[in-house]
Parts: sequence; structure tokens; C-alpha cells
Amino acid sequence: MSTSHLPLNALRAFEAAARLGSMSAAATELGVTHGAVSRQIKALEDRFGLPLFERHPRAIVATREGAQLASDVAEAFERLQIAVSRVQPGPLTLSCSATIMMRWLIPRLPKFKTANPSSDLRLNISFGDADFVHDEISLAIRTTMYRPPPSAIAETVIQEEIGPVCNPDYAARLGCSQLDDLIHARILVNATRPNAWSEWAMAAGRPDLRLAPHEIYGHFYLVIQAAAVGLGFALAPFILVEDEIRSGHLVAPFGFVVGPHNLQLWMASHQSNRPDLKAATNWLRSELRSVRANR
Amino acid sequence: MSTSHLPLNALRAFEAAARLGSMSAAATELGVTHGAVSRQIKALEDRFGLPLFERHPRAIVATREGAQLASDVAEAFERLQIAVSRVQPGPLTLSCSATIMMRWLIPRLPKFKTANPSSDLRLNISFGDADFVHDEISLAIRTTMYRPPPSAIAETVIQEEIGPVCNPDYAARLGCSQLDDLIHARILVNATRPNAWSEWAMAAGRPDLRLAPHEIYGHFYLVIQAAAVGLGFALAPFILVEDEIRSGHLVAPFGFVVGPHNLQLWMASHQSNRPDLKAATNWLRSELRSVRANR
DNA sequence: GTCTGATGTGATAAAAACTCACAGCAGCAA
DNA sequence: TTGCTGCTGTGAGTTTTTATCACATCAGAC
Repeated sequence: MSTSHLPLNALRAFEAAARLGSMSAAATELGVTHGAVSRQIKALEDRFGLPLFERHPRAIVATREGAQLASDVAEAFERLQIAVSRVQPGPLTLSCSATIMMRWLIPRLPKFKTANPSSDLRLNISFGDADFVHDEISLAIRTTMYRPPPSAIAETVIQEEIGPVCNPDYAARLGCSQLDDLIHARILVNATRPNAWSEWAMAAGRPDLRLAPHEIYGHFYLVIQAAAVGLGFALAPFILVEDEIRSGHLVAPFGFVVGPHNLQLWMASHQSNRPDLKAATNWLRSELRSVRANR
Repeated sequence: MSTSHLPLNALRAFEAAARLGSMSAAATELGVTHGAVSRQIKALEDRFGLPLFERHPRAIVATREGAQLASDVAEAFERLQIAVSRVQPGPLTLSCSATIMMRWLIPRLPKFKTANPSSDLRLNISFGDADFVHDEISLAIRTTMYRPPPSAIAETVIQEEIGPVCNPDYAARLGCSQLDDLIHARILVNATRPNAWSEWAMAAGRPDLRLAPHEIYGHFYLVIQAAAVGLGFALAPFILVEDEIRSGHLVAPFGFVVGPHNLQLWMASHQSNRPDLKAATNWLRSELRSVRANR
């Protein structure tokens, strides 16, 4: 089968189904009905004369050949997309966690827009692994808790500084003269960083300090919000509470210490020639470097 | 533009047109009319909002963006094709020059078929550069006059042995007691190896021997045929005249010497797991190694 | 000046892809 | 068991895309 007669659309439908593990999901992604995807995949299987999926009542599982094909085809489509995006660069897409987005990036966007008036910007909320090609991400802020994917170039920008923060009245009520006072405090925890408190205790030179969690929240900004209204202590990176501390809504009676993680910028390597990406990288790098607790 | 909405068919038409430098040629390759290709490319240009080709009355020339896109897209399609051919291996395709094909490979095919009865074989005539992916070539015989493409793994099999050959009556008439007798002979030349005679003179230890060509032929087998009917001396690799020398239709009064080129096998790297390719490679390697002049 | 070999395009035909609606399947819960 | 759910498969019919055909246009070649 020569290049001239590759069943391109069928391969795309197949790749999506294999990646998502579902024809219906692939159909949604492609903006068609599940029947269309089913037919395309059937046609592909007929053409190859072998099954690409095992059908189970609630799921499809790629066969050995199907999995191999899907992986190879996915890489080829990824390259195609990169090729096209070079000709048609989309908006500059910044990705970071919901919390950094809400508490740090969005408040600074007007400044960014002023500094980069011609930038066509789009925001993407995600944390951890990022698919730079599929999600068309240009630039991401991540911690070294995660490794950059092969399609991205990582650059460490700053060490994360972490510390316990709470409502000023709560701090006054509790009395915060020494770290051990925290034992009597309500400890608020973020589910995505379950070890944060013990990491902090280690960094603060008190690895013996065992603090039992009172509440666990799914998002960092919920933890911070809870702390701000006096429900206890959140353990927060300075970058996420900088504004509240300046405004007096939060206090950090024990200051901040350098934690075990670094903040990185991940740049889409296939977009590294975009001038707007370079500008945005420079701007973010410099803004992030100015985030330092007054410890 | 996300992967889900890449204009795959238009990109394929565009890639073919860019590669062939002509929409009509692309249309032929794709098995459609030139109008279809013209429309696809137009649609692509409209979509990107920029011209991909400069139109000239007799030719199209890719713009800077077009050339970049074509090259990237070509690589992606090449990967797609490799991915598909892994699932659907086509026939085992052997490529060599017309002369090796006619005079060496085809006479030995019955032997090959006996040794590899299950092989589905296809022959491809070409020399010099080979596009292993597009032409679906599995294995090629080439000389070191050419470099293997990145998609192929080269293995040197044997040193080419070259020598002047002619019709036995012609040799008798001329009298061939020493190399200088060639000065009075009619020298036949193959256009694809214009330096062969001087390379041979060098290899034979007589770099001073200048032999003026009398006739130039476009194909090696024409040169050999001309020599066989008594029109003069051909300078031939032993592998191409082995059978004629055995049968007495040609003689090599000055024997053969190791020439400047090696014979190589080029294997399609993306097919290296095919068992039939391994078998064919082994068979060809061993048959080629048995080609040695009795010098 | 005409011919030639290429591409562009309007109208129309063919093919491909898609939708819809329903069927079938097996896990799950009552 | 029985019905419910979430998925995939498929016949019939429709929509959309793509291709063809026939002709137009262009500028260099002869």
C-alpha cells in the first residue's frame, strides 16, 4: 500500500479510538457520531484483514497489532500537526495548574498584555503531564514533581518557597511563637500534594514534627481559601499567597523555607522559533524570579 | 488546528505536488485528475491564508512556507506508511540496476524460489539513490558509488572485480598479449560509469594507459552485448559477465582486478524484522560472495 | 502566430462519509 | 430473574466531499 492510497481518515479515527480506548470518545473528539468511527475502523480492519481491537461489552482493547499501529500512527500524526502548526501558528498557549492560573497568572495578565501587546494568548489549565502537541501548548509552568515530556524543553526558574499560612485572627488566637504551636492548629491538606507538610517540616529543620491533617481538599485554591477564612493552616508555596500576604488576608507566622521542588518553565520544542513564545518565556521567567518571600 | 481536523487528503495532494513539482504529476500518482489536485491545494491555501506555490506557466515552485511544509509533511507521511506496512507487509521487493537484474538476478531466481518457496517477491529496477519507503523497497544491490539513504542499512558484501571483455574471435584477431594491445582496440563505454576505464587502468597498475572511447552506450547490458558480438572491448564487472565467460561467448584476456567500488546490500531498516527479508538477505549475500573471478 | 503543456474553474456526477434509528451484548443492581 | 445502562454494530437514507469533464487561461516554445 503506497503513500498515495493510505486510508488517512480511517487511520485518524482508529488512532483516536485507540488513544481514548473508546469509539464513542473518539467520535466526540472528531465531532462525528460513534457510528462513523465504527465504520471507519471496520473498513480499516477489512482492508488489513486482521482485527485491530478486541470488542468487549463496555470497552475496546487494541490487539497487539492494533496497539503497535496506533502508537506508530500517533507519532506520524503528531508530526503532521507540528508541520501544519509551523505554517499556521495558533495562539500562544500557556498551561499551568488551576491554582497558579487563578492566583498568580491571571492577576498579572494585564501587565503581560501591556508588555506583549501583539500576543494572541490562550490559557490551558492542567498540571502534571502535558501533551504539548495535542493540546497545542506553547509554554507551561510546572514543578519538578513532574518530568517534562520529550516534546518540551525544561528550564528551572526558581526554587519553590513554602510555609504555613493562615488567617491573621486565627494566628493571634492560636499564638504562634514557635513551630510546636502548630500541633494545636487545624492542618489543611491539598490532595495533590499529600506529603507537603512533612516535606516542609524536613525543610524547616524539624523532621520530627508530625502534623495530622484535619481536612483534605481537592484543589490548592480551596485549601488557601479555607485558611483565609480561618479554618486552619494551609501549607502554601509563597507564589500562591503572595498577594494575600501583602494585603493582610493571610499571614505566615513561621515564614517560608526553600522546599524540595523547583519551579520550571516547559517550552514546546517544536515552537521554539516563535518570537511570541520567546517574549512570553522571557516575561514569565523574569516575573517568576521576582517571586521571593521576605524570609 | 488540532489533529482532529487536519486536512489529511489535501496535505497528501500538496505533498505529492511539491515533491513532483507538478500538480499534473501528483494527480497521476494519486490516480485522479489534475483538477482534483488543483482544488485540494487551493483549499489548503485558503485555509492557511497564504500561497504554498508560486504559479508559473509551465511549472509550480513551492514558496518558502510551502517548501518547509512539504518537507515536514513528507516525513510524517513516510512514517505513516511505515506504520501501515508493519501491519501489512507487502511483497518482498528487491531493487537493482537493470543490468544486474537481467544478467545476474533473474537467471538465479529459480534457485532463490527453491530456497525460499514462501517468499512473495517483487522486482524493482533502479540504480543510484533509492526511496525505500515510497517505492516499498526491501532490499537493494548497489555499489559504493552511491550512499545509502537514511532509511536503509548498508552492508558491504564483496569487492567488485573489473576487467576488459570481448568476443573471443575479436580477441584472437587483435592479439592480446599485453595491456598495450588495447590501444588498438575499439573501446566501448557505459555512460553511467564514464570513468570505468581509467579506474581500471589505475587498478591494473597502468595509470598511464589512456584509452579513447569509440562508442558510448546508455546501459551496461548494451555495452556487454556490443562486446559479445565483436564490436570491441567492454569494461565489465565480473558479476555481469560471469555466465558469458563460462559459456565462451566472452573472454577476458587480461583477467580481472579488484576495482575501486564495493558491492553492497541495502536493507530497509523499517523492515528489518521481516523473516523473509532476513532469508533473502542471507541468500543474496551468500550468492554474491560466491562471485569471484578466477584471476 | 500558433502550438504546447501546464494550471484554474463552473457545472455536474460519483463516491465517501455521516446520521439516524434501532439491534445486540454483557455487566450491574434491584 | 428482569430491567437498566453504556457501549458497539449495522441497514437505509442523506449530506458532504471529492472528483470529473470540458473549457478557459496563460506564457514560453517552435
